[in-house]
Amino acid sequence: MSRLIPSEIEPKWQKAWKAAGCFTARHDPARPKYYVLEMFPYPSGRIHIGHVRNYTMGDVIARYKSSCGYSVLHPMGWDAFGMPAENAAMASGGHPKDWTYSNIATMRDQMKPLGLSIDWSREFATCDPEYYAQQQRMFIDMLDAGLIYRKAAMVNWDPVDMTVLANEQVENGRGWRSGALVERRELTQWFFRISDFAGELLDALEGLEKWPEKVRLMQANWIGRSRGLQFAFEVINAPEGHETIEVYTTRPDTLMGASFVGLSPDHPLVKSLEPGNPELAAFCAECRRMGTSEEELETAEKKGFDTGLKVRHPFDPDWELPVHVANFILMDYGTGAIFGCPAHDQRDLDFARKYDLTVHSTFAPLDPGAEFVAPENGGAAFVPQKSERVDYVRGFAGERIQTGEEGIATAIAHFESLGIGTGVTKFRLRDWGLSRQRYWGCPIPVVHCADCGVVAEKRENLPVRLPDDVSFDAPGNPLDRHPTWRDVPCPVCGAPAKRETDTMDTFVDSSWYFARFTAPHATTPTDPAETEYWMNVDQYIGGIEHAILHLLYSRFFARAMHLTGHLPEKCKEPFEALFTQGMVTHEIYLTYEPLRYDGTTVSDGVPQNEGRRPIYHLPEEVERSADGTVVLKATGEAVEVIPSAKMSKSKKNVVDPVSIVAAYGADTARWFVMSDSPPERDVEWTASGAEAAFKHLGRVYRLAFELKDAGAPEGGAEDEALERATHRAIADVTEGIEGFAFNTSIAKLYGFTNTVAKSAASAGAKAEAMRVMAQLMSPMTPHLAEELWAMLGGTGLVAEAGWPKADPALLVEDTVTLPIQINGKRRGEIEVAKDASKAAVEALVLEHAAVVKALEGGSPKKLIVVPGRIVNVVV
RNA sequence: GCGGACGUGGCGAAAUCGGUAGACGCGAGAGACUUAAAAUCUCUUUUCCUCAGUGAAGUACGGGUUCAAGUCCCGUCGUCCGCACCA
Repeated sequence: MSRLIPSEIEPKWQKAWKAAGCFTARHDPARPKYYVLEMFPYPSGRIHIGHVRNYTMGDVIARYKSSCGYSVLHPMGWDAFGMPAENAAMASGGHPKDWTYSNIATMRDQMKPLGLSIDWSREFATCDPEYYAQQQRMFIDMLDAGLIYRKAAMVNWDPVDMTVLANEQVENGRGWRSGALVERRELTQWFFRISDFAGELLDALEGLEKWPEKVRLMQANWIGRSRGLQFAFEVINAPEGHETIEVYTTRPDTLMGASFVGLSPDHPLVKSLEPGNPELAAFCAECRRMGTSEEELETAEKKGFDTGLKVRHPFDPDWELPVHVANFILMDYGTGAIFGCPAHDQRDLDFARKYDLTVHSTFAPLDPGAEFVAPENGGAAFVPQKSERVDYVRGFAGERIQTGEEGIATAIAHFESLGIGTGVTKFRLRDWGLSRQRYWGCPIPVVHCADCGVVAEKRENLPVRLPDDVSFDAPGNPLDRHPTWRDVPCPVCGAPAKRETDTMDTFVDSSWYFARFTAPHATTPTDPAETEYWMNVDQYIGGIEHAILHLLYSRFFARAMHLTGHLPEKCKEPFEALFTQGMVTHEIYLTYEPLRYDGTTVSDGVPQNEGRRPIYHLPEEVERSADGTVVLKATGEAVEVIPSAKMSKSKKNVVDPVSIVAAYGADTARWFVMSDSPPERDVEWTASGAEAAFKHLGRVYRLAFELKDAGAPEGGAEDEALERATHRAIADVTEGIEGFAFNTSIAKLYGFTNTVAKSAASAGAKAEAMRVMAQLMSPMTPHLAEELWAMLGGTGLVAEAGWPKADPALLVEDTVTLPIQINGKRRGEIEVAKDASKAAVEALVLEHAAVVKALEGGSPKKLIVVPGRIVNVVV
C-alpha cells in the first residue's frame, strides 16, 4: 500500500490495541498514576465535532502520559438521566430508558472509530441501577450526617417542564432547558447544605492553582462573600412580637445618613400586618406576583409602601425613621430588612426622592471640586471606592478622615463594644435544592409515613428502582400517578406509607462520577484502595459552561463524601487541574428572501412580515466564485458568510464527525481539531483545513513508505544535522503537549516533516527520524503513528513504546546567529561560536561594516551583548 | 452598573524571564511534471517606496519607562465573557 488508506489501517490498529489491552487502567503501585478525564457526555443521540475535540485533547494527554510511564486512567461514561429522555417519550412514545440506552449504543459506536485510548471496561451510565443505588446510599449517609434537609421554599417553577429549577438553572428568568418564563411557587424540597461550606469553598479556590483564573473568579463571585453588621432597630408602637427589626448592612459607617427602614414583602413583620391592612396586602400580593425573573426586575419600578410604623435610631432616641415595604428587598438575603442611606446608594436615593424622605451625607469627598453636587442638593448618590479616603462629616466611629474600609471596620467595632450589633459574614450562595418532580432521575430513597414522618429507606432495600411501567401521556411526574410503586410499608413501623416521588437533580449524578470511575463495579460507592491510588483527577477537561454549576457542586460533594467516609481527606478538591476548551465553529451561509406585507399587523401597529427572512444553506450548496465571493452553486446568487458561528442544526452549519471520519479517517479529524487554534479558544472548522490535514498525513505516510527498506544511517554531516533537528522536534513537541499548546506541537510537526523531506541525509538516518516522527505524532494521530512505526521496523506498538527524550547536547547549536542592532534597529548579523566570550563577540561586532559605518570612527556609547540572543550598539 | 479577558498579515495564528515580529497552516499568485486533469513537487506572499535597499513604516489608538517594548506602566477606543435590585 503506497498510499494512506485510513479505512484500512484504523480498524486494524484499534484491534491491535484491544488485543494488547493497551488502555486498560492498571492499579500498579510500582508506577505513578495519571487520571485524565473529559466531562462525560449527555447521550443526546449523536456525537458532534465538539466531542471529538474535547476527547482528542484528553486522549493526547492520556497517550502522552502513558508513553511517559504513567499508569493512566482514562474512562468514559454517560450523564444519562434528565429531561430530554422524558421529552422524547412524550413526543414520540416509547420509554426514556430505551431512548437513553439506544442513544448510548449509537454514540459509543460513533466514538469507538476515533481510536481514543479509553478503558471501556469502566464505562457506566448514571441511569444504571448499580450507579444510582450507590448514590441513594450516599444520600442516606448524608441525610444522617445532617448534610441534607427538607424545607418549604420558594422555588423556581418551570411551567413547561413542570418541575423545579435551581437558581443556577434559571437564565434571564427562563428555564435553562425549556426557555419558559419561570414562576415562583412554595414547595417542600430537599436541600444540600452547600451554603454551610460557602466560606471553605471560597477560600479553597486559592489552592486551585492549575484552574483557570476565570473559573475561580466566577465561582468566587457566585459564592459572594460580604462582611457587614447586623443589628436591631427598636420599633415604636410595635405590634406584638415585633419589637425590633434586625437589619444587615455592609455599610454600617453610613448609619448617620439613614433615612428609612425597608422590609421585604415576605418579611414576617409585613406578613403579620397584612391581615389588618388590605392596601398593604394588595401591595405585597402584587410584589409576589412579579416573580424572580431578571427581565421583570430590570424594568420593574422601585415601589414602596409606608407601613406607618416608626423605628428609633440606635444613637439618637429622638430620631425616628419610617418603615416602608419595598419591592426590591429580598427575603432570602441578609435579614430581609435594610436601612436606606440615600446619600450613598443610588437606588435608595431614587426611592427617597420618590417618597419624599430625608437625605443626609455621612461623608464627602476630600477634594469635592467644582462639579460635585451633594446628594441632598440634587446631586447623584456619592458612592466612592471603599478604599478611597473620605471626610466623615457625620461619622460616629474612627477618624474624621479615613477610608470607607476603615469606617466600616470601626463602625462594626463600635457596635460590638456597645453590645448592640455584631459583625457578620454573609454569602450569596444558597443551599442546593435537589428535588425534581420528574420520572427520569435517581429516586430519592425516603418514605413518608403518617406516624414516623419522613424516614430513609432501609439500606438493604436499595436501590429504590424506577418502575418501568409508566406512561407520559399527561404532564407532570408519572411516579405521582403510578398505581403501585408509590405505596410501600414504612421502613420503620411497617404501616402503609408513601414513597417520595421526587427524583434528584441530575447535577447530583455528575457530582461524583469521577470518583466512581476509580471502582466502577464496587458494591459500595467507592473503594478506599482505589480512590487512594487513582484520585484525584490530574487533568479535567470540559466546557466553560460548567464553570459554576457542575464544578462547584462537585467540590461540595467531594467534601460531603469525605464527611460520610466515601472519600479520603485528600479528595476534598477532586480536580487538580482544569482545562476549559473552546468550541468548534463553522461559517454560516445565508441568503434572504424578501417578505411581502400580508395585510395583518401585530399589536403595536407594526406591519406583519415586513423585511426579509433568512434562508440558511448547507456548506455543499455554496462555492467560492472567481472573484473570491461566496455564491450559491445552483443560482450564482451572492451568499452572506457569518464566520465562526456556534454549530446549530437550524443554521445548517453542523459538521458531522461520522461523515468526516468516513471521508478522511479519524486521524485527520483529530489532527485538524488540534491544529490551528489554541485549545482554549474556538476553532473554526473549514473544509480546506480538513483537506489540508488529510494531505499532510498522506505526505508523512509517503515519506515513511519511501524509507521502509532503508538500511543503517551512514553518519556524516547531513545525518548529524537531521539528528539535531529530530531532537529539536522532540523538545518542542513535548513542550507543546505539556503546556496544553497542541496547536504549536502540530506546527512543529509540520516543520519537522518539511525538514525530513528536504534533508540530504542518508535513508537510514531519515528512517530513524521518521520513527521519532511516529512517536511524536502518536498522541494526535495514533493509527498513522502505528502504521509508520511498523513500516519502519519499530518494535511492538508505538502506543507502548516510551516517549522519546531530547538529548540536551544535541539541542545546542555549535554556532549561533546573533542579530546586530544599532540604536535598537536591526542592521546586520554575525555568526559566532555558541560559547564565544563576550569580549570576542564585541570585537567581531566592532568590525562589522554596518557598525563601522554608524560609528564614523568614534566609539560606541554603549555595547550590550546578550549571549546567544542579540547585540545592541548604542552610538 | 460591577468584575474579567482580549485587540498581531486577506484568514486561523506563532513569538510574553522585554532581545531578529509574523513560525506553522489556510487562502492567493507563479512555475515544474502531464496530451489534459487529478495527485505531487518548487517558489512568492505584512505594507509602502524614487520597488531589490546595510530603504521606510509596522503588533487597535495616544503617551511613558528602557540600550531594546507585541510583551512592562498610564490613558483612550473597540470586541467578547461572567455577574447583576445582594443591602
